[in-house]
Amino acid sequence: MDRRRQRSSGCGWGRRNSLESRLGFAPYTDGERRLGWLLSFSSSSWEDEDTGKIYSCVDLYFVSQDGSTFKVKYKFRPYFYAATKDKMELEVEAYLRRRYEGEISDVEIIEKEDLDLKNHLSGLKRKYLKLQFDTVQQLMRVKNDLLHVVEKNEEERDAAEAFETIHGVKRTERTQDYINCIIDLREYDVPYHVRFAIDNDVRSGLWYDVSVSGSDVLIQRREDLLQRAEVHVCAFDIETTKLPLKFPDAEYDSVMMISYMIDGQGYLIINRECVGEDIEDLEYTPKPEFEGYFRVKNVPTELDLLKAWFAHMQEVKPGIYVTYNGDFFDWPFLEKRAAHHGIKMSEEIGFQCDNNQGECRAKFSCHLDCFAWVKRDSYLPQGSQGLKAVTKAKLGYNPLEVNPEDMVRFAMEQPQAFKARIICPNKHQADLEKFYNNRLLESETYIGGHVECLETGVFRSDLPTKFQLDPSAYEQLIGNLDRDLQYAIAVEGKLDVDSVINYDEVKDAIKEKLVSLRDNPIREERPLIYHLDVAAMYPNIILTNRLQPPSIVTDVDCTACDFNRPGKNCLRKLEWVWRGETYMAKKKYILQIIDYYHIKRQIESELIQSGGTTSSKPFLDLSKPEHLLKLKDRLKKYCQKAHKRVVDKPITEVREAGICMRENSFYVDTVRSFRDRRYEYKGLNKTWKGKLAEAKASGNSIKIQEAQDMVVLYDSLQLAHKCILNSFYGYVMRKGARWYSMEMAGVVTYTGAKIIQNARLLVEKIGRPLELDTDGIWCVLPGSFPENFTFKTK
DNA sequence: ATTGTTACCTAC
DNA sequence: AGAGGTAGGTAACAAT
Repeated sequence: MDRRRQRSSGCGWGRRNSLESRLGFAPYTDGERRLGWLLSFSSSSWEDEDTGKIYSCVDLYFVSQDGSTFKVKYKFRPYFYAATKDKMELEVEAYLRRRYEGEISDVEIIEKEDLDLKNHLSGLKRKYLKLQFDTVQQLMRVKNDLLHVVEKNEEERDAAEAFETIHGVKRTERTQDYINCIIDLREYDVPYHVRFAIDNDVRSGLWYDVSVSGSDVLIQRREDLLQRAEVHVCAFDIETTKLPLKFPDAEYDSVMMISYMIDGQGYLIINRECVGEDIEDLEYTPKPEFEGYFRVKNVPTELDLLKAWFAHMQEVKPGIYVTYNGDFFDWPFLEKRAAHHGIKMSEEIGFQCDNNQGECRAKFSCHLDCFAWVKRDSYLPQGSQGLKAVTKAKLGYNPLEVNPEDMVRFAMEQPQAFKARIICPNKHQADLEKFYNNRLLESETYIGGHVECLETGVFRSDLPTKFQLDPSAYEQLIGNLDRDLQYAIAVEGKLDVDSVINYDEVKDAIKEKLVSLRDNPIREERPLIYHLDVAAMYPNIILTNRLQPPSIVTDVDCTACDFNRPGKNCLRKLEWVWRGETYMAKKKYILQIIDYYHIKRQIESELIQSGGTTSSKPFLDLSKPEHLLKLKDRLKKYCQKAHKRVVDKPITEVREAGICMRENSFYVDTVRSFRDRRYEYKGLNKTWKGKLAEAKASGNSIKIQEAQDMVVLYDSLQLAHKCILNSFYGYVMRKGARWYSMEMAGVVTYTGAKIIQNARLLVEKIGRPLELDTDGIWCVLPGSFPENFTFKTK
């Protein structure tokens, strides 16, 4: 809800403020403490009336308990960090203050835990300069300037190092300028409003006590209030005209009708230019729980329709707008049609389409495009993401749909790390010029999930199936029976083993079946079809092995560490499988002329055409990533010609990763808390399912509705946590991840592959595995395998 | 006729 | 600017 970036303020100021006031967000500048539910926030600016100076701030949009709304401007200085050469902090600070006089408002020297620092486990901290600014624009200017400086300094250090390697002596250093002492920038790319939210621990959708005195704003979280504020929610959908077999085009098509529902009351505005006659109020109640009474308004033209809708929105002031694919269709269409009639939608209701982002947003109101949710979190297959299929799957009714071709005729859309005081690494950048066996790597990755198809055919629980069982495996099951039953009771059932009164009875019944299977291993009978799966496999692998990107260490890290002593047990070595594909061309040929470097030198002397055919510029003027892109293009052509093939067959290689067991565990701690919270939500979901059953039995419709809502809420929360939980694994290989590690991802999947293959070894002996995929096995077990038993307790 | 590449979609 | 990952199937098409 708060995903928006800085918007340059400037000219639209007064107009926007009056619009905000008109839509209920009058600034709250003084007076009694207020209670507010934070609807949204975005970056903004304010002007000091005495000095005329502009400062960046965050506008916070609140909803009161009575439904009224207000806004406060929270002053917060944007900042980022800079690292200097050792012990040069003070000099560099003074230098920066001079160099950026009037741009930097303040510099502080602070200590942060830097996991990249060698031997940081000994307690070593790194000093950073915290550069603070009055405005985001100033931050951006200084950041861009310093990024170039850091890049240049790095190149010079590399060159000096190379000189030392070749000549064996240090190059006589030029007199050091303080500017050369700046070696790294950190956290400069954290968006301003995100920085504000992290640092002040503020989130949308929570209640706060808000007090304003003078220019200070104090906001305090009210953890006792859980229910959300009464925000008006407007769900809307437009119908438009269209040409036969064409998609509606806002250039010439028009809005035929707009239907919307505000807090359960339906409305429909009809454009009589397209609809043959006046439409009367109507009811659309597809299911009793989705009651819909629609008030219909018939207006003569499209302009009247738009005016009527905007006026209604200004009156109701919805805090949340809901659409299905509105980012792509409804909002842009409305905006264009309004513009066609000389109306700016942004000035009416604050919403503006950002074609770059493909999103439509307002500063003080949220837009939920349900299609985005359906695409990512609905678990519906791609072919069932249309509104009709989604309605059926998620809401449980079949909407009546009019063929679009008929429509017009018929009538005419973690902050844990911050608390750990750890300096964030910069975003990972792929090394584009990496070699393997003297060949340029086209791509490299790791072996992921393990899949095996073991049997084909039709397996049904009513088709007799042949089994050749392994008696020793059944003997093993019999031997472990006590252990396994006690685990089921104590760990899984959370019950006291002594409280079970029929333990021996159950045990004997199971044993009898197992013995019979052991003694008659070759048999034909109806099967039990099972999908056995490892619960939350990847997160649990991460947890049991304390896997996290900063824990992946090499000998170099260990050598520098104080804990590196003989007999140490803080290093765990785990295997993974690397896979890479290289271009066919060799880095260097000893006897032949054409090779990678040859092509590189060749292309470096050329002019590259850019944009049109007329303009061209020297290759060396392009950026580094562009260089490699062009170079790879050329290499492809060369390989195709010379080797009849661009890339060689993939190469795999078992590698070993060192995992430090002492590293600050902030990442695995976060995974654990997400896993445990998911268990909590799963438990609450189960509890409420029980309450729902009770309510249904009692027939109390209010209690049924309440329980139904809570079941949906906790199921949504557990599913959301599942999605996030899996992302802790996926994140480490994501482009631009701050905590990136191919080794870690590889270790996770390889460890998982071993687990599932081990499980298969057992299944092969007690039944027949059919298919194996990553964390689960489809199998058939003999029908006489002991299946359901009930322990009775005191 | 065979092989390689890309697009698309699903399972996990 | 921001974008979870790999495994593996089919279809269509281009290149050899």
